[in-house]
Amino acid sequence: MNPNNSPRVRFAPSPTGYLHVGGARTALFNWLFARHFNGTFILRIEDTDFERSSEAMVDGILEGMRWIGLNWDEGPFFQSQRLSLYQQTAEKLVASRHAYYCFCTKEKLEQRRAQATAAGRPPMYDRRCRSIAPETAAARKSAGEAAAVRFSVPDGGSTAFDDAVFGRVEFANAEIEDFVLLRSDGIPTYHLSVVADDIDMRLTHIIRGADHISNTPKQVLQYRALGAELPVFAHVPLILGPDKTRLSKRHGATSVIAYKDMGIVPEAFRNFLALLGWSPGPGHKDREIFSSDDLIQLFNLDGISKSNAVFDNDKLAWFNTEYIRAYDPERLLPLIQDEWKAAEFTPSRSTGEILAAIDLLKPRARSLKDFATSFRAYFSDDFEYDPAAVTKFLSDPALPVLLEELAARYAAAPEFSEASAEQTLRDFAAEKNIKAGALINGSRVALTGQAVAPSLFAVMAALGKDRVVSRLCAVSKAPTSG
RNA sequence: GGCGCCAUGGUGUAACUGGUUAACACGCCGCCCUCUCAAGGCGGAGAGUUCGGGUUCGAUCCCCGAUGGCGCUACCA
Repeated sequence: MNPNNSPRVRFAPSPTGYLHVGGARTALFNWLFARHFNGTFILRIEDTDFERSSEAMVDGILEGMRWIGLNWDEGPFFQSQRLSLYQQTAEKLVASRHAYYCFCTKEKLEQRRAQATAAGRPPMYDRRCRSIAPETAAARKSAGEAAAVRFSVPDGGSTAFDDAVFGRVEFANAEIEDFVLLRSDGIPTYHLSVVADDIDMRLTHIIRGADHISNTPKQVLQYRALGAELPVFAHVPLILGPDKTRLSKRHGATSVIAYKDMGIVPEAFRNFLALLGWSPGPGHKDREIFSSDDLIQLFNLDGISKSNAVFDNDKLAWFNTEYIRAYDPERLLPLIQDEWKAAEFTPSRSTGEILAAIDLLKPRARSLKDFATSFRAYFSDDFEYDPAAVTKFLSDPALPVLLEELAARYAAAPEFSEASAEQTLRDFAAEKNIKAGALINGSRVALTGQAVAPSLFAVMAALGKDRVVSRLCAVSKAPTSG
């Protein structure tokens, strides 16, 4: 409504890795917040660490964002292309005496740090360059001496901020070192670039991981020195692995794209992620399934919890089955087609047959992958028999003959429907004095290659008479003992 | 080590400003269905809210301490 009041938020990943689960959740929260309040969601790439950043990672992050369905309104902006803003900001801070040139070399600093730790002293910068007269420093600098710019942290007192999630957080200034704003090569550190950009981009709310809480006072100090209005900080608890340590590669998949590759429905992933560290409140405690629109409508900062959350693969898997089941076959089809493409599988059925088969199979699907693996027999004649299934239900030597005979019945039958197929089979079983179950289970494996499938007669109807007949006969011709 | 943050079943969360048999979901276990099951239906176990003090008629909820976990502690972000 009022453009001046609408919030502006951002997701600011650094392209030193793919989009991981934690980053994705941060992005999601920002996106939900922006959408809920009709605000602006900005994507900013923090690539000021040239050593570790790469373009490929940027692409990976964008791909991840798109997969979860998080569209941004502005950007992506690249900090590497905004260097002059940071340099100007640093100069401004130096000019106002809030920052100073530091001529200590990286090697020297490391050395002193090592000494300090060895001596049991806190390894903070000793501020020695702070006492160099500004004129002297400027002269040395213009003479060509390499200099970093450090922020001049106030001597006493403390710096506090009111976090929307954690409440008031306070740090003694004595605990904050004179951090580097601008490296000696003119590239800004994170501390400077975030603040300069957040101010420049007129961000109103900073929603980010709780690992930034300790950095926040350094930023608050800069806002004040720059005379800028403080945004609202909202720190989000971290996502941990099952062993409650920080989620990392060693916990398995941590890249968002890995979940796509596992056959997860993007909306299921989003739903799962939204509920990690956030809850819609007591009015919705009996509900777990929330569409994107639901989430947008319900999302607010108050629902964010303070404690870290453990990533539970089982629960994600459950969300996935729920979404697959709830989606119409038409909606599932493009997702499944992606799987087929990835598996280099080409279905040989009409769209109508495909859609019907998807509808039949989806209650039993654990992931989209199933449609390209264990469900292949429904979409093509190019499929394999699961050895375990063959052993379990097709090992009786009498079966192949019986199934062939049954096939003949089907071939000769005037009609072929779910009901008639069942009738034919049961009559046949009674006639032969064998248990219908044995025939049904054997047929299931013969028709689908799997021990698990929907109701056999529904499967038969989906496959059609001709395929049922030929697959039933194929058992005796090509014994597929596993 | 210093500083900061957090703490409800195995996991994610709920419990209005202190008063509930501490709720829901995932997972787990069992039973049913019977043509399979990773499907469906039904049921069950599992926390007295990390521990110890305090305030209060009464604490999951407020205060203090302990313990544990996590984060930060770079010319990384």
